[in-house]
Amino acid sequence: LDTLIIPGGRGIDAACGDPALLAWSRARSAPARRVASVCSGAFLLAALGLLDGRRAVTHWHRCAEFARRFPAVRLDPDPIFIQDGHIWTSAGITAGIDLALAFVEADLGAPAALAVARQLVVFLKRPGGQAQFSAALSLQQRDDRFERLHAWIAERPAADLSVPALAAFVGMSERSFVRAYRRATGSTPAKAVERLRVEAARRMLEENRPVKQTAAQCGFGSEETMRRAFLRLLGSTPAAYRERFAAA
DNA sequence: AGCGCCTACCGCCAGC
DNA sequence: AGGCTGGCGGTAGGCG
Repeated sequence: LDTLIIPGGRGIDAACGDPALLAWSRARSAPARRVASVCSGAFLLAALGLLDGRRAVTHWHRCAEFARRFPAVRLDPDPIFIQDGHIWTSAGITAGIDLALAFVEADLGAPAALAVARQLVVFLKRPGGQAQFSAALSLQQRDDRFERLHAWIAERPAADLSVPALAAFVGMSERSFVRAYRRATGSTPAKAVERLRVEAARRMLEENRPVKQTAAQCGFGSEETMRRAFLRLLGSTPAAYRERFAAA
C-alpha cells in the first residue's frame, strides 16, 4: 500500500468506535509509505495513536474537541495541511485538494503540481494560507510581491476589486500593476479576482448556504453573474455544485 | 434571448 | 543605448 487516506465526515465518530475498522486501519497504515487524513479523518488517526507527539490539523469546527480528546497530539488549528514525517493531516474538505497537490509535488515535482493546479483552476499555494507549504509555489510566484494582495482579496471578496482598486492597494499605477501582475503570476488581475471569488463561493455552497446570499457575499453583482463564472471555471452551476458537494 | 455599454487588457509611445 | 514606467486608446468580452 502506498498511501492510506482517511476521509472525515459524519461517520467518523462511529468509525472511531468500531474495533474492526480500527484494526483494519492500523494494519493498513503500518506498511503504508504515507498516511493521511482529510477534515475530521484526523480523529481516526489520533484514535490509533498515530498522531501522538506529532503536529496535526483538522477541521476548525472540531479543533477544540480534538485538543481535549487527544492532548498528546500537537494540534495546530491554522494551516491548510501539515506534514509530520510520513503522516499528513489536512483541514476542511477542500483542503484535501491542497493535500493531494502536495502529494503530486512530492512524487512528481513542482512543475507537475502546478500543471494540475492550473487544470483544476485552484491556486497551488492557497492565498492567505500558511507559509510552511510554500515549497511548491516558488514557481507560481517567483516573488511574494502579491501575496498580501491575494490575502486582501480573499478576505473581502465583496469589496471593490476593480483593477484601479487593486492598483491603489499595492501602490502602483494601473498599467504597471497589470504588467507586473501578469509577469509574476501568469494570470491577469480580473481573472485572479474571479477565481478567488469562485473559490470563496464554493466554500459557502459547501456549507449549504443559499445561492443568492453566496453571490452577494462573494462579490458577484447578481446570481446570474456568479452562474456564468461557475460555468466558465468549473463547468457547473452554483445550484448543481451545492447539490453535489454541500454537507447534508 | 439578445444587446448596449462598460471594463479589462495590452500594444504603442513618450518620458525618465 | 536599453530598461522601466505610466498614460492613451482600440478591441474584445462580459455584465446587467
